[in-house]
Amino acid sequence: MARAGLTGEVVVDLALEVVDRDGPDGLTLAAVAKLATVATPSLYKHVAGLPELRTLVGVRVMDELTERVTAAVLGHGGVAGLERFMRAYRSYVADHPRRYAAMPQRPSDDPRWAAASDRLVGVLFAQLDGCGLTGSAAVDRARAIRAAVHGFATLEAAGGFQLAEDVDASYRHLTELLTAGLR
Amino acid sequence: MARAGLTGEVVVDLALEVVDRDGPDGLTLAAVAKLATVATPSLYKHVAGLPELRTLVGVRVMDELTERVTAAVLGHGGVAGLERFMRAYRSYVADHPRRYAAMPQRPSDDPRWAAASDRLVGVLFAQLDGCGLTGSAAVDRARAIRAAVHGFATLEAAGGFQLAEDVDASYRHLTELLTAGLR
DNA sequence: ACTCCTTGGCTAAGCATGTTAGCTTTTTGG
DNA sequence: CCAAAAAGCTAACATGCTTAGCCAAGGAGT
Repeated sequence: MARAGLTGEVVVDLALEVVDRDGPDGLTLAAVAKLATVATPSLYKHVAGLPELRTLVGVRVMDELTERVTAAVLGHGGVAGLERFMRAYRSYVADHPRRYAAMPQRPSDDPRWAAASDRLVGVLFAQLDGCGLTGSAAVDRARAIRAAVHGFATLEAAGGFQLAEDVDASYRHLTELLTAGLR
Repeated sequence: MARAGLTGEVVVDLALEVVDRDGPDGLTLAAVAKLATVATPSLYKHVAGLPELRTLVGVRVMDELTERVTAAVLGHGGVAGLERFMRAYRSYVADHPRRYAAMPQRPSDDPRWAAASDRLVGVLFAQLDGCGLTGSAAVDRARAIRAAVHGFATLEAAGGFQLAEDVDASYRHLTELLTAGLR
């Protein structure tokens, strides 16, 4: 039997494909194996099991998101940079709602997850530093922005904003509130 | 065999007990049945299946939350009322982190869920109305507050705020940003 | 080119869960 | 007091995760 040429990376690639197609709950080893035209147990040569695969998918998504916001922010400081950060964050979720939903909500003690999270938070802190915010003021503002952006994206992807009012406008309003008092 | 005296309500009660003990992923028909000292299929006399049970749990949690914030807000209008709303929301999540995490993120087209969600949002709109906000301004502000509060609670419950800085202070800061410009 | 070892695939089997079907017993209403 | 509805049960099946152990493909060293 010719080999399938799987690696850990490829398995995560296929897992993302499954998530895009079937949603976070559709991510199952059986589905990934089918996509790889491989028997389910074969995946264990590349991944420790379903929980690990979920973690790896989460890390991948977080890194994609970090890449997107980093690109959006390069060369732009101050409030304009923060606005770009927030816009890029939401645009990633809009483009990949199921991937974003596949990110674990639970406390994962996995160091790879913590590292990926730190990378994203690092970008935000850099922008805040560029606005003259440091120390606990920066921490407070970073937490506010993270919470708001994550919450907005989650609710929007879940179809939580039912009213007719323009959601883009609401997001701009949120951005204004969160950048208040910054230069 | 003496009957167990189950009803739909009782099954949801037990499900909440399981969620508090084992987390959202631990919510399984088998676990609930064990707690009820009943065979798993017996639950189907009271609940259509696991997806329905999850929905019912979510509705119950949302209603508990609505009750909590309503009690906190009664008799308090203006910015003070909004502050109480936000404080009460976070305190519920702090008291029942696993229940809150058990609320479905996905678009559930269940009308009971939509109704429960409307009840909570209704409280928020009433408070904003008391602050003189109506129309699209109220919608924008309500979306901002919902997103921020939900995101903050989610991240905090997930252990997302690792830095040493006081999380209470960060939440007060977030509250200030979101009530800016209101009376 | 041959051998050997690592690697990546396989099948078989076990366990947990959700779900359906169909039976029995308890309760309740007339 | 009886009949019907309601609430429990066991049996059986499907799907999914996981472990164990086997076998072939492919490369490294001689």
